[in-house]
Amino acid sequence: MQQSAQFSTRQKILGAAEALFAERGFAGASLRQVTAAAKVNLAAVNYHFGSKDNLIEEVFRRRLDELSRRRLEQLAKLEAAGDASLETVLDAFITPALELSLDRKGGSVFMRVLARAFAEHNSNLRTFLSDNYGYVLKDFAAAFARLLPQLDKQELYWRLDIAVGALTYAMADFGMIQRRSGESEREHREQMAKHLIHFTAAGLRA
Amino acid sequence: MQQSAQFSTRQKILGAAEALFAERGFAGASLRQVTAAAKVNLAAVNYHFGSKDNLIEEVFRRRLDELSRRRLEQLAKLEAAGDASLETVLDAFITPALELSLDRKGGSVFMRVLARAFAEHNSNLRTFLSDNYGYVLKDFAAAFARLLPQLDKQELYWRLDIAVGALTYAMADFGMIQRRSGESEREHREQMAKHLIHFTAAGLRA
DNA sequence: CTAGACTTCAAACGATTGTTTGAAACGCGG
DNA sequence: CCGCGTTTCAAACAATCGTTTGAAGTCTAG
Repeated sequence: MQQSAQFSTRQKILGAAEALFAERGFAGASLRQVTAAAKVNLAAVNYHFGSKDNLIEEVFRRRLDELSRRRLEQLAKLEAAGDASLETVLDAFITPALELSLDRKGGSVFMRVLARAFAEHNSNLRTFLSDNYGYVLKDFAAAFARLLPQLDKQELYWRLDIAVGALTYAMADFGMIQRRSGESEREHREQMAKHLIHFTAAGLRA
Repeated sequence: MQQSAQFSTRQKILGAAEALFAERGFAGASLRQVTAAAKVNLAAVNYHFGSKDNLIEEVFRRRLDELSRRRLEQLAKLEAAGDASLETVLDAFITPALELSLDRKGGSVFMRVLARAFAEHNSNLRTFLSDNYGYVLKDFAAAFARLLPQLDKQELYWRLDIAVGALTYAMADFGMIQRRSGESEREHREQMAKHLIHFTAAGLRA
């Protein structure tokens, strides 16, 4: 493990792949485009990751391990404090993603990559994500179930399904709302999170 | 397949392309896969559509022309009847898509193709859709603005943006909810539409 | 029945895809 | 300094990509 300039070859590839997957999709971004953007040799991908599919999985792993940890940590914290409400639980889910988005370069495009994964409906990717990170959604679903005891299981699942869609789409910034001039990226994202929590909480308890 | 005799080469290509674009994305589905599924010659795509990009646009045109017409027709009808509410306007938007989904083969996968288009954030595709069908969203936004006069423009746009995301993802059936055994596709879709309207209306007026 | 336009076909085009190769370059403990 | 494991490199692999070609087939108007 050697740092060449500032980032290792591995990290450079992961960063470039993340950006290009967000922009052109997994099939649309070639390894030659990725390695050119990362300024590394083409063969480096197969040397460090084995295959393009493994690279894709690693792009997710790099972000989702910590994102999942932080989300569950936030959730546990407010349940320990007896502070759980629809708004605070939604906040526990959204804020870690928001902070990731505001992290140094790459964080914001990752949410777009994640939304792409949802569109890859039949792929191994869904299985990979479900197998490795499904427990996060499960824990949050359980928290919502406790907060909405009047809803039967089916009703709850419908609403959570819709909520996940709204969150995924919004966090990927797929919508038409542009950042206003004179508004920082941070302010824009925080506005979005605020509206997202408000909207989704209302939808869940409707 | 008897369809081979019933549908023109053009229609067979459009149907196969729609299904494969839904499953593998625009870059992920090759023309050879499309023409093999359609059981037509490879060169037929370029003969009838000129290029893959034109084929993609035509896949949208075939469905969106009528879908847009029906949506605006429903909207106009209930405004003429003085029946406009958040629920009825949402219904005017959703029901035509629901009927399309329940149409004979192809309709249901098209909503998934449409959601894919949202993920193609930088592509010409977004421009094509916005230029040709943006007026539909504009008209619906105006209707919602009338129904939510207490919201300022910014606030309204945030909520509509989130609502569009929820609708797009749900109609594409990207979620985890599966059709229950003993439940028909129609029943499943109608349940979804019902919950979608309820959820989104609550979020909009929250 | 024939002429001419429309459609289909197999084959090939150059470009690009993911992956593999073997040698060169590198970093570091001895 | 040497030797050895790790990493990078240019080059090439077969496969597949979107597109084009010109001939063969199909259809209909006159």
